[in-house]
Amino acid sequence: MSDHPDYDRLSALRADINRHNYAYYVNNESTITDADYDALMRELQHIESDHPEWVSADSPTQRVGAKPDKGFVTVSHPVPMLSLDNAFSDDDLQDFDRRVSERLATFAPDIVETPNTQDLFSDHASVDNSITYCAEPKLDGLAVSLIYENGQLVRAATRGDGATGEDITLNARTLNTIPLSLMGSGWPAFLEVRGEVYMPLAGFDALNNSQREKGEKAYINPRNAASGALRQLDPALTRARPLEFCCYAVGQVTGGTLPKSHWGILDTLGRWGFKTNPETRLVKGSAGCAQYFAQLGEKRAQLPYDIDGVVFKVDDMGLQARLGFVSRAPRWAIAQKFPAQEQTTQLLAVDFQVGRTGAITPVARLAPVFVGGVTVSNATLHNQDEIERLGVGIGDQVIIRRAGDVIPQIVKVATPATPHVPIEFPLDCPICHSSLERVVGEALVRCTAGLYCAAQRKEGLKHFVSRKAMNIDGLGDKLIDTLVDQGLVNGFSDLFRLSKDDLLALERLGEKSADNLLQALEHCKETTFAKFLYSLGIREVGVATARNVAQYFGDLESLYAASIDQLLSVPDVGPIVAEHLFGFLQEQHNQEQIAALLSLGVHWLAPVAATGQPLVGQTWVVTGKLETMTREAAEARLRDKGAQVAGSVSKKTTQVVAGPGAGSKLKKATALEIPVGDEAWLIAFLASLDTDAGI
DNA sequence: CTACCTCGAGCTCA
DNA sequence: CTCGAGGTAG
Repeated sequence: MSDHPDYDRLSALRADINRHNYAYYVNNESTITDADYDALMRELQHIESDHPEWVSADSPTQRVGAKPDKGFVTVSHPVPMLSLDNAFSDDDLQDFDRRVSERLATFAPDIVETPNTQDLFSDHASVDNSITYCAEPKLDGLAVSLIYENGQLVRAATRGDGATGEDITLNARTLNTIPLSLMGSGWPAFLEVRGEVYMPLAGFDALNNSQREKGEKAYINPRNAASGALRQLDPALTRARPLEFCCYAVGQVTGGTLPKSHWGILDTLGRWGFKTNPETRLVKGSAGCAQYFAQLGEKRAQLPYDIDGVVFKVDDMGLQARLGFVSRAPRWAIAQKFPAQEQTTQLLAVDFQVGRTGAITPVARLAPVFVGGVTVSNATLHNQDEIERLGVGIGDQVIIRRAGDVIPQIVKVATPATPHVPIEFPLDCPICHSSLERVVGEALVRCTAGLYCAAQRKEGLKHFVSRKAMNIDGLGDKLIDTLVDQGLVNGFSDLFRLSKDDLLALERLGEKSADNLLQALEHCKETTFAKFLYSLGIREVGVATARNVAQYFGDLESLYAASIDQLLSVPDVGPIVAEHLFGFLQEQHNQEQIAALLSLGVHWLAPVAATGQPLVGQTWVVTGKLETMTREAAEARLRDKGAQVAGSVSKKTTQVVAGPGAGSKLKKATALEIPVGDEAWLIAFLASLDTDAGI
């Protein structure tokens, strides 16, 4: 480090600015005038421009970086970001509390004794033995994971599907409530902080006012505005949005320890520079939870941000560990949602959609109504039984509910229209007018025309070209509609018979689009047996089943030759799936379609006999960050060699590959004495396999 | 189910 | 500028 006097000044400036930032953005206190603050910033910028070698990523001047020319990169979470179970009533909450207590009592009767914590809602805290929960508002924003290595923010990612999300580091850095380097001391070498990025209501209103002044469109709700802001490609634009980050948990932690209670952890995170929610409280038992929920519900309208419920977590981390997880959610936490918002609107009409399998679904067309943050104008009515249950008719005023779980539903009729106009379920297919059948035991009605029905053809084609199937780029819904409507495409194989002239004749489809599409069609011909099977859209055959079937039979000839019994011996294939598969393959039309596709050049490489692969029967785990390839790529290469790739380490694991940042998995591997290699080792190992194979 | 962002391409008008 | 396609989020 330099002992240059300017350097001392620079360090002092950064510390000062960070302190003022923290006070202002995290604690909502002004500790300096704007003018003085600007002066400090200018002075810092001045020193940094004189000494560019001193500029570091955690300097307050470095919040806005250059705009990346690529989109966002997917990254995996060191520990999956799980979702929470939902409670919709105090009863649900009582059940939750009972499950927690019982489970803890079963395993260790004495552990239920609660730690000595302050209690805000119960007078007899000292005598009861109910569980202590940490209660906090559930902010309505986006879940984000922040990784700090040695106190420096190194990565921010969206939640994504829980296992992998998008790298939004550059955008996250622009939030003043996200520390670039942690304050204080004592933080673990590797710390993952989780929380919510959200837009406070005041900022949202201001943003929308300025949008309107600029003649641009206003955002519909704070959550969407926050979501949009975060996935802005240019960090400067994100910077201009009033976003905040509020932490609520930690993910992976290595190289240090944290307090033994959730409350303590939040408190500690607060001291390291994070914003924590001021409404957070400790409560006891389901009664305490219910009381907190009721009180926050009353306060909700006054809060400066949107919330959609309350989260209760068992406060004691030791108890959390004992409770563990069920599938995708922790047993020690629950989210209680506020009652779903409801609105009344008019049922204008009911359309009947025909799905890929011919299923007829009634869809309610509603007078647009704003409910739960979005404008709802469609809602599914599921089936005839549902229509009868509701007793709903055209023109009725109906109550729409949009629960937190996204899908709007018609709850009931508010005011029936007079006279009642019944919803007539069609007697034949609304598209092709073939007859309908209702399978006994099913609520569904189906069009019997199969591929003779234009709607089913369209849906089948949409499935065929979709990403997980043949993955044909540039063939969207609209184009498929036109192609089928114009009679240019009927079966799958017709796609490959399209000429450039056919395409150029279509509206809004020029030279470039036509070329791109033809190229995509050519490109997709090389596929895999599994994807091909999936693409065909056989009932009940999804990605997983297709893969199993493909692996089991290896090639089309064997599959064609298979009896029902043989189909049944494929993993995860039961009598129903076997029947569908068998029926599909027997049908002459399908055989012709498959033959046509193959003759037009669709092909796949014969899988190298599984037994011939070097890693067959081995289970590998890849963890941590890799430098020269993505983790997914590494896993794919291992699978190519016949290995099973698992997400977690167990006794059965053969080999672990660990990059920097590996945590619990690495620890477990060491504990179980499973061999561990790093990336360089992996590359060398894969290379050795290839040379061996070549000899 | 709806809303948002990004991208490439086509259309329109100067 | 507008459109369609593709992706994300809850």
